[in-house]
Amino acid sequence: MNPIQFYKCLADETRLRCMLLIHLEKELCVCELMKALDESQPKISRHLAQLRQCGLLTDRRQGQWVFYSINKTLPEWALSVLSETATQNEDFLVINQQQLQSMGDRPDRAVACCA
Amino acid sequence: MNPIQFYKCLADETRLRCMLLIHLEKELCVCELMKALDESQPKISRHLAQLRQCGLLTDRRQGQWVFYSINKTLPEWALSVLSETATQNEDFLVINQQQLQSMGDRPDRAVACCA
DNA sequence: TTCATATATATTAATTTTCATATATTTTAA
DNA sequence: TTAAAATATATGAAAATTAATATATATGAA
Repeated sequence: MNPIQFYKCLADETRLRCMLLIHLEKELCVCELMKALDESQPKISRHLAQLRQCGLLTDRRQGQWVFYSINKTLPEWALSVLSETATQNEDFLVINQQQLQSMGDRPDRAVACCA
Repeated sequence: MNPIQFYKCLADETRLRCMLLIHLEKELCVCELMKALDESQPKISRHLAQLRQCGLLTDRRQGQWVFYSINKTLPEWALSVLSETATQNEDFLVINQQQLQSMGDRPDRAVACCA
C-alpha cells in the first residue's frame, strides 16, 4: 500500500466517513451507509468501489446486500492510522452514528461461513 | 484540526513527502526541500504555504532562509499518524533523503533564541 | 416484479502547475 | 554608508489536470 494512494482515499468527506464508520461498526452495507451519511446510492457505491479497488476495503455479498469491511491485510501503519483517527474523532462521527441507529430494519448479518 | 482537511493536506505527493521529511529531519528550509524532491521553487513554496495555513507546519525565518517544522500543537492523533507513516515508510523516502544528503552547503541552523 | 447495488457518461467543480513578478535579506563594491 | 547585485522565498493569475457528481440505466438476487 502506497501512502499517497492511501491518503488520497481518505481525502474525501464521503470516503473518510465511510472508512471510519466501517472501522467502528466492523461491517456495513451500502444502504446503511446511505442512511448514515444521507447520500445518494450511486455516490456511496462508487466511493466504496474506489476504496475496494485501492485495497482499503473488502466486500462480501450476502443475499441482496453487499457488506464492506476494512481490509485486514493492510500494512500495520495504515490500520493504525485508521484506528487512531476513528477513536480520537468520535465527535466527527456522532451525527452519522445517530442516523445509522435511527434506521429501522437493518439487514441481518449472517456468519460468513454460513452465508 | 478537522480530519478531512488533515487528510486532504497529505493527499498530494509533494506535500506528503515534505511533511514526512520534515518529520524525520525536524526542520527543513525551502531550498533543501527543492533539492530533496527535485521540484521547482514556486511549487514547493506553494505547498508549504498551504500546509502552514492549515496548521500542519510552523515556520521561522532565519536570515534569508525560512525553516519549516511540524506544528507541535497538532492533536495527538494527527501527530501519531505522521509518526507512524514516516517511520514505517522509510523506503518511500529513501530517494529524497539521498538527494538531501547530496546537497552541498546546507544552511546552518541557529538556535531559535539567538537568531 | 421488487429491492439492493453497480456503472457509463456527461457535466461541473476543485486542485495543481507554470510563468512572471514581487518581497526580503545578505553580499559586494563603489 | 549606500547602491546594486545576488540569493531565498512568496504570490497573482492563467492554464492544465484531476476529481466528484448527477442522471440514467444495468445487473443480480429474492
